[in-house]
Amino acid sequence: MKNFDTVSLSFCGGSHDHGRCVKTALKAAEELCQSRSVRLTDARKRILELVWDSHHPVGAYDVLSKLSQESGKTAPPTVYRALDFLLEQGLIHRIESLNAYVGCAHPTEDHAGLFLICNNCGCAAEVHDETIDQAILTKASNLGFRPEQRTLEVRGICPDCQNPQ
Amino acid sequence: MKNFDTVSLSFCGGSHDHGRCVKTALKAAEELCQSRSVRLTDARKRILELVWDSHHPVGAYDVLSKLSQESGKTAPPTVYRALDFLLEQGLIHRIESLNAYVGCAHPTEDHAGLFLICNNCGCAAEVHDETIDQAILTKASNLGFRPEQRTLEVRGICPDCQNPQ
DNA sequence: ATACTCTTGTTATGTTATAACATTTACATC
DNA sequence: GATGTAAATGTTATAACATAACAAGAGTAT
Repeated sequence: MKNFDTVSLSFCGGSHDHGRCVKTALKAAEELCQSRSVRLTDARKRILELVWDSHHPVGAYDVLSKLSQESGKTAPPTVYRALDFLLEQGLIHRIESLNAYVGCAHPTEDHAGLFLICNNCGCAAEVHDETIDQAILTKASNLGFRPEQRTLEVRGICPDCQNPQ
Repeated sequence: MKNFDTVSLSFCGGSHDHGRCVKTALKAAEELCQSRSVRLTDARKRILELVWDSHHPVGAYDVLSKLSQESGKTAPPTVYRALDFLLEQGLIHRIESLNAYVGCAHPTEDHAGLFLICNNCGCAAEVHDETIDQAILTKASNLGFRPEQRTLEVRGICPDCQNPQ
């Protein structure tokens, strides 16, 4: 499996260059959409940027209000359509336990991720683990269940909030 | 770890005696509440029954409308308060990916369950697996994350829907 | 230019959940 | 059995999240 350890840097306190982080994600998104012959329109791109604005999951209505501020009155379907598109393309993830959305750092990889979500600062980190994947598949298979998608969200305290500076 | 294999019987097609299933759950709930000195009031008990009415997760407003039918006008907070109480006591689980609630068959045990939810019939089965638990804990711990709660929901096709009679 | 499909705009509404405050109930104590 | 107190419930309103349905515009292939 690929090494996604850099993702652990995305806990809130990690003082990474987030502007660069977003730029990379947008570039990847453009290439990915081009390769799939789907259109990353201005609206979709802007909404992807807004979702990426932090490593905190953002609600659809947060996106909506930012969008309304900068582009005048915007209605919910505009946002939800873009979010649906981005979800379909694997460019963002939905965090079910928060009704919120977060950028995906490796949209071309498999999408059975694990989210570590801090109950203190609200940041979310996506990680992947072959052992977990395998254990879940084995269990399901033993019970005769055929998995299609999955949601794995762990709430707790992130390293930065455990050891504040 | 305890053997929860009987839970796999709760896929929709399993023609178990559901009346008995509910009765057992209610009895367990009463004993548990008594032992904890918390009150399983009529409203809470009735709402627990309504959640247990099937192995399909039920929405808060489903419960609300049934309750309104049998007891006259009922407002959302009545239902949500009872659901919150039942969640706190571990008597039900919330399925995040469905915004719905389902009875817990073993409220005294640990609550890091895995839900197998059928995309075809909508039934949900709760299972437990030590290997999965351990793999998740290990991963989190390696990243310095301290877990508090977790959500693990696998959507797919249940055995009964794969092999219809 | 035409036809076609995809995308976006717009209005309205559906669904899920909570805030805030009034009232009632359970029950321990006097 | 009256009284104080905490827990539970009733009530009204509204917040937060999401989609249906249909009209209009933009992109593209022929």
